[in-house]
Amino acid sequence: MSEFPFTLHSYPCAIIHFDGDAFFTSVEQSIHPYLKGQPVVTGKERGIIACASYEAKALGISRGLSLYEAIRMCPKLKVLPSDYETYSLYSKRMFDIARRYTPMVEEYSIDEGFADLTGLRRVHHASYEEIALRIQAEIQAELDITVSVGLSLTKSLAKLGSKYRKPRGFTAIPGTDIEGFLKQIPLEKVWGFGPNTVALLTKHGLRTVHDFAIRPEGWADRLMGKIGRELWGELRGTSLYPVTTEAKSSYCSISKCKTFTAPSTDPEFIWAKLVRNVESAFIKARRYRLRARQVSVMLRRQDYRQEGLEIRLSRAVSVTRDAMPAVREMFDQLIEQGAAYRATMVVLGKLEPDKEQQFDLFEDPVQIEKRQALSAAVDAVNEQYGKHTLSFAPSLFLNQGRQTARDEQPQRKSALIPGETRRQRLRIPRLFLKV
DNA sequence: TCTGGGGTCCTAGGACCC
DNA sequence: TCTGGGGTCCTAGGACCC
Repeated sequence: MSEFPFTLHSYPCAIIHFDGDAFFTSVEQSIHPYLKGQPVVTGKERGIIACASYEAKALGISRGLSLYEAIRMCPKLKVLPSDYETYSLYSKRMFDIARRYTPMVEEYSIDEGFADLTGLRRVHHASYEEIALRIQAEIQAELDITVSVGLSLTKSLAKLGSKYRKPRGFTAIPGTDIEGFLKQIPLEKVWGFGPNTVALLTKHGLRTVHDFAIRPEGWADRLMGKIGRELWGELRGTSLYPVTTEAKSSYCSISKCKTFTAPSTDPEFIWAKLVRNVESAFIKARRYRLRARQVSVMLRRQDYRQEGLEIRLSRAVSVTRDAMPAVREMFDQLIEQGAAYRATMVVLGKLEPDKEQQFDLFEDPVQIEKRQALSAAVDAVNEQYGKHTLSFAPSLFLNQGRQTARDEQPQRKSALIPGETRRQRLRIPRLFLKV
């Protein structure tokens, strides 16, 4: 067993984690003061609760609950659509306040972030605790929302701290207090320990984070590999995860998934839903100036079994229409007549910046550009009049014959689902090019 | 948690090459 | 035709996050 204390110093590093309390609903309550003190939820547009105010949580209403259920539980519930633009604005202002104290601010998600305060006590004539409390107080005073803050030596510990007391909590865990603190914390609170890891550690007789941290070095590594080794160090006060300041500007993949309210056996209906998802995914890709070289399609059955296929396109594509033949191909392979489905999903993968287009020999640049221009025009209309004002008529593709390949390239296609019995290797034609 | 939607990272194992 | 060893790249799938 390793010895304690892990470190004799209070703060060899000082990292804070700040986490907006019920962020979306708090912003709504900040903008609309009459909502203060009331049970409020967001997520009206999806029928599922995205965020519940503390007043709503007190009534047993939580994230993921269906709106129907929530209103049944609380008829006076105030239900709002999510307004991401406004939340993003508040988010930016929150991070800007943290940046008054240090440039080392990481925007981890819309409602939470890290800041590295190491070495800044003299600059601000204050202890690390005081700096953290000032940031917290300024956010509350200027934005009229509250955050919970954790201060410690590493990101993992700071995150445990911000979760320890909520809302508007502040928990500092200096090096000398780590041991005592971890003794009260169950394993599932650790950022990176999901249900599977907790089950594994429990099987080995562990109960608290302290039990984990006092294992010998190498034990966690052997059991869990890299993540185990790193978290072992982080939880003992060795900072291994740096606070990173680059803003996330791009995506590796874009996916769209939609569940139907009632499962359906109608292939045309399911196809139409899938087309809608494909459109949404490509709209997002174009907004970020990305194009996809790979497209996956998955169908989820009524019993939640899921099967999928994926296709590598012969060129990267940003125009929805260019991907439709491949999508149709996969759909036809997957759909089983008479079976009931409850959701469709599409994933655009192998994304790359949509700049100079490389045309290959047999494609017609003029046609491709025409379709790109058309696509841009459609985007502009939808931007102005609402998403999907102009969209595909799914029936258009229903009876469309497939173009045979002029120079048929093998395209890889493989099943995505474990135990997939319909794993099929297909040769599919080139992209459907006719406008 | 009887199951919504959108992401990322890690790893084992296969393909391929010398 | 069989036998080694070692490196790299890619993929599928698991696990986790908000």
